[in-house]
Amino acid sequence: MMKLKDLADALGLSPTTVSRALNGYPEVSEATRERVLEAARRFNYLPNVSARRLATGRAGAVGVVLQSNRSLLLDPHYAEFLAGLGERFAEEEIDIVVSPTRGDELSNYRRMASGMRVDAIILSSPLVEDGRVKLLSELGMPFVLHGRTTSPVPHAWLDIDNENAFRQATLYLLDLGHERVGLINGDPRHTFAAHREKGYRDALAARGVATEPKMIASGLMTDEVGFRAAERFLGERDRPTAMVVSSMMMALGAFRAIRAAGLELGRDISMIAHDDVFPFLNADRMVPTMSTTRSSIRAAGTRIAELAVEMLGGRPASGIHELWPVDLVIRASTGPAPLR
Amino acid sequence: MMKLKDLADALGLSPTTVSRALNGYPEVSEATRERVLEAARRFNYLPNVSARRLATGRAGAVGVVLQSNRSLLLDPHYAEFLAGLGERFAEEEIDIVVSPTRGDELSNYRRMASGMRVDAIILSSPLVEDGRVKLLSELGMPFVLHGRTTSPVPHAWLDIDNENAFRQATLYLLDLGHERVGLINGDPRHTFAAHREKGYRDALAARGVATEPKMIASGLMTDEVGFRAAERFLGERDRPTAMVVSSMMMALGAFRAIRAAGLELGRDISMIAHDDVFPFLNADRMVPTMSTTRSSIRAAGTRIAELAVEMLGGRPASGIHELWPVDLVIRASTGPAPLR
DNA sequence: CGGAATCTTCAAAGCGCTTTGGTTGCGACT
DNA sequence: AGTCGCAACCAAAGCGCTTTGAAGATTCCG
Repeated sequence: MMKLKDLADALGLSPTTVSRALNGYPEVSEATRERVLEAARRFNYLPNVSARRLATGRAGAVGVVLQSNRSLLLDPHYAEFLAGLGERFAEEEIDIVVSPTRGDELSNYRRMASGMRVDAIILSSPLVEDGRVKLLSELGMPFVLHGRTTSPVPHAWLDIDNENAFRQATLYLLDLGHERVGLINGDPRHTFAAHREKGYRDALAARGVATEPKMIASGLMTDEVGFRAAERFLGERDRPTAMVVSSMMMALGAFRAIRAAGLELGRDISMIAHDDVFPFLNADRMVPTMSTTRSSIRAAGTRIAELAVEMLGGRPASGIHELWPVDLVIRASTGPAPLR
Repeated sequence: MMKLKDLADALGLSPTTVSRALNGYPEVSEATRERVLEAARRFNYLPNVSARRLATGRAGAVGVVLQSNRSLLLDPHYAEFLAGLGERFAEEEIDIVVSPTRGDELSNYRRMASGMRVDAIILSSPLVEDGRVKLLSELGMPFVLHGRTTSPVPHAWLDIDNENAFRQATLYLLDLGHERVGLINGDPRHTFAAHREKGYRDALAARGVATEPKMIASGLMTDEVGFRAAERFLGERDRPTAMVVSSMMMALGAFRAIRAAGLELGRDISMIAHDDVFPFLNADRMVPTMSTTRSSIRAAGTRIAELAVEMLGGRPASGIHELWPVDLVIRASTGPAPLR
């Protein structure tokens, strides 16, 4: 395995110059730089990352914790988010280190923060009350939060406007004449779910409709939970004629329940689902096509990586707050309320 | 941030002794070791991983590549597999580095192999013809394959017996009297899918039933693909009365199609699905409960991590081959063929 | 033409750990 | 008393890179 010194020897240059040439420093002539780059390519030289990391004092990696209990983090949403992160971090030669855990995730964060294992951490799916922000602040570990949480500590975050998305979706349904609208949501301890519920409630209130607890269901964002929730809704005496749903997975389950009940989506019952934009699940190609509140979770990942890079470059975390608007895309799963 | 030398100074010992004490070498007295460990705890000392990696010449990490095109790799199957890996690697203080990519994944492998970025690589979802094995062998990078592929190069692998699993499942259905059995499979370029198809075909042949191309569907292992495949099957004039399905996701979609067609699973039509055992999708809790070929993908991950650790310890890859049997678990989604 | 200014290049000192090749001290053995 | 073996510890040399401080080599100007 070729090392910097070997390359320098082969070129008749000092390691210093070779290092600078490779890293794009200005104090090296263009001719020399070309020569060095060419030789590096020819000898297939690649710097030893451990050595570089030790010398620069940077880990060259960011961490994420995979909580296998909270299965939200193991699902396609998270995989897609990761892919987004990777897209940007790869350009920066930054590795993504995943630390899977069951149980006490805080110790995973502690471990990552220690020993210069990573330069920053990306937090996902925060709870309304989330101990991780406090912990990481105390540890002095830079981090970016995907979502929001109640914490007095200033910190970097990027979130989508879940509250407004669900307010708009619910208002849209109400304004189509639906009087009973159900909500199938994620676990309300998660901030995003709490925000969505708030948007939903606000919309009902704005149109003078009372919220009923039995019109709200929540759980893991899976097909199965969606199925059971919709099944329950449809079994009610005064069943809803429309529903807003927190994920496409749940929507698939709900759709199943709707067909099982012999109803037709978009005519007998309307549905708007939140679409995180998966490559393998396209709202436009469903039958009927699905009305959605849409926001690419992958794009959020890419942007969060960018923000992390900026933080490592010195941008203060306290100024990093992005709230992304969410599109309401009307397709064929929504229609006027059926006549009584 | 405290370093080894600081700790040594505080103890009045040399860095050598402290290092040996912490790493469990015998040439240090028990009394001293205790003192060192206690002090390390008290000062909250944790070794700098980059320095250790540089000194030992080991990366302290294994790599995986996330192929976002092949969406198989982004789905819950993979997340669950990763969780399994992490369980074992964490004990070994080995990080998992994920390298997401779209497009040319080979360059990702090359990059990981270079510059001592990782000590080993874990390969998943091999194709029947898979260039990665050859590449990694040439690069001299240790790797463990989850699955199998046709390659003359000796290499470490762990696989489940997909062929036998699907043979047994198909035979079971045939012996229940089903004369037309469909197969909803993953992409047959993947080895696991090819093996499953072979098992399926063998079973039909063993009972003297002809295989018909229109009884076989394949694609991404998603709900949607499962739905469409089943829908197509059920639209055939001589529709199947049973099917074997390559994943629980697909089974959910197929189930949807079955209900949509007004049929009852377990009575009008039978189904056996392959279950990789997800925490959030329990075959026992479905309605009706699902007959499955079952093998925990998470357990496979854990074992593969173990094998990787052994390889890093010197065990030759050529001797590492594990073929795991798969359980056939009969539940309520299978029943005798309906009368004509 | 001499010295300042500007480019280029380099030697050497780290980064924080592991590991080699010792040394020291002490009881045991002859 | 002299040698040996062993336990316990240490100094110093790396690991492969970056970076500081300086020194040649060129160019530029009066």
